[in-house]
Amino acid sequence: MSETPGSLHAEGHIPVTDEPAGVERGSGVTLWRQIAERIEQEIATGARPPGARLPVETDLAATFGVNRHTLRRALSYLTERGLIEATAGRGTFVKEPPLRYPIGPRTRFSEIVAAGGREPFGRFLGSRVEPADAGVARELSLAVGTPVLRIESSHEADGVPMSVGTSWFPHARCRDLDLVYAATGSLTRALATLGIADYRRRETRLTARPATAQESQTLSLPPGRAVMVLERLDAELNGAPLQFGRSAIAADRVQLILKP
Amino acid sequence: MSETPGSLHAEGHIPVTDEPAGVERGSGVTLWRQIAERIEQEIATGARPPGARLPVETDLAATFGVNRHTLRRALSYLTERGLIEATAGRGTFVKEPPLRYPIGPRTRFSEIVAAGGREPFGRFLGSRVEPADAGVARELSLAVGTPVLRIESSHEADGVPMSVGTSWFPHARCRDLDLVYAATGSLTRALATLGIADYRRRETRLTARPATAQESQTLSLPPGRAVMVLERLDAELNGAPLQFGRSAIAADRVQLILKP
DNA sequence: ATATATTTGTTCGTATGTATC
DNA sequence: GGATACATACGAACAAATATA
Repeated sequence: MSETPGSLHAEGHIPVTDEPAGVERGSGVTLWRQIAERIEQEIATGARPPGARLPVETDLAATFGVNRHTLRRALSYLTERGLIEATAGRGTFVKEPPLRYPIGPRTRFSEIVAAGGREPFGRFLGSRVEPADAGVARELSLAVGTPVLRIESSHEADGVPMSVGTSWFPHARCRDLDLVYAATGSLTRALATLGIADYRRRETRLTARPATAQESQTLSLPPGRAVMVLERLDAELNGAPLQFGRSAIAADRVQLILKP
Repeated sequence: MSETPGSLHAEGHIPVTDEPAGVERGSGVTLWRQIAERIEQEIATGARPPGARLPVETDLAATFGVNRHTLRRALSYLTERGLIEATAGRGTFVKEPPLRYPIGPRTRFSEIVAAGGREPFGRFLGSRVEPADAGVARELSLAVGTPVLRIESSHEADGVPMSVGTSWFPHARCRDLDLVYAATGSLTRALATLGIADYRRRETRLTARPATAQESQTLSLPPGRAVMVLERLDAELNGAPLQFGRSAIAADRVQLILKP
């Protein structure tokens, strides 16, 4: 609360230790949050333009008159929100603004739900085989650690990114699915080469959360915006789980329409 | 990297300090991440069920053999991911899984919550009669300026707020609906007194955004969290529009389930 | 209703590891 | 290799919120 334990100064008095950059101790707002808000404002006003390098942590901490830990907590918060980016040995930099697309009227995406997400998902971003973690294993009814094929992809409409997502497939059933998918850009066609001509949606779940820094980047979203998180579980006609997917949808740009 | 500054132990040797809970120093994986993954797995396997209280930070730090800061970094990561929730003075708890909320033509909040074994409650916040603006008029197929009854309400499950929202009803059809709703806390029951025994969902529209300050307040949400914005249009069985509503749903606590 | 203990949250201090230039 | 700068980790103290006697 006070600068030194045991010493209080009355309201309105000027404290002996001056507050060089406007951090107010004992104001009810934590120091790291005050610092984060201040830096965020400096970025917003253009005082710290995109690509600019921030002073080194020790210097910044000194200017704000706080410990380096306190400053780092503020930076960590801004990193989470995608406003800055730090690299060990290089420095901390203001990120390029991800906003590249005008916010227009929302795309109405009844298809996603109606068609059961069957349409090709769009741009292939990468794939790898990995052991199933607890969550994926449960969804696909596999034992934890069973190899699963993980595919990252994104979906665009008129060149504007709408969603990014990850899908997991049982690797035993879907070997080389990613190769065909990457080549054709169509999941349906890729599955067809595996002899899976048809499948059906088992469940669709929807929730939402603030976009991660990574998602802000890929979706060109201003930091702090919300994404809808759509989880889907598809099964083959015999009931065997085929695909578990989780997509982050830019909520700014998409409105899901559910018809009864 | 090593336990005590200056002391290194060769690969394969058993370090003097035993690693009680499996954290491996100098393995390339940071301690906090190892701890986070371990706790996450304990939650996933059910060893730490929803609602369970974690040991206090000092104890947890001791069991893992790390400093409290290191442990807190792990907990912070899990908090971000929504797996746990900490309150000063109370403790840290494994989060309850989100309320599964099926969306369909016959969605009834109270029935869904009750089916989940929880206690539903609709809180009446206020009401007034106002002329329909362009949006509401279009949704309810009324002329602009037609009197509509506007009801503000929130919904809770086991005392935890799940959503806040506004609904508009044609006033001619729903006179005094607000009084009965305020008294009973059940819209279904209030409508029944008007002779409307049943109604059906005509359309549901979904998007998401960060919660406003007001919503954070009403929903007891930390600032910056996401809410799902659900617009719904209900109609009587004869097709007459009955209710247009717009709700902000705490995305942390609710997962909408779209049945195939 | 009040005081006290418990538990998480914030802050400072210090040291060392590790990536980059 | 050396200097720089971020990353991780341990230690100590106190504040603030909550629970409890």
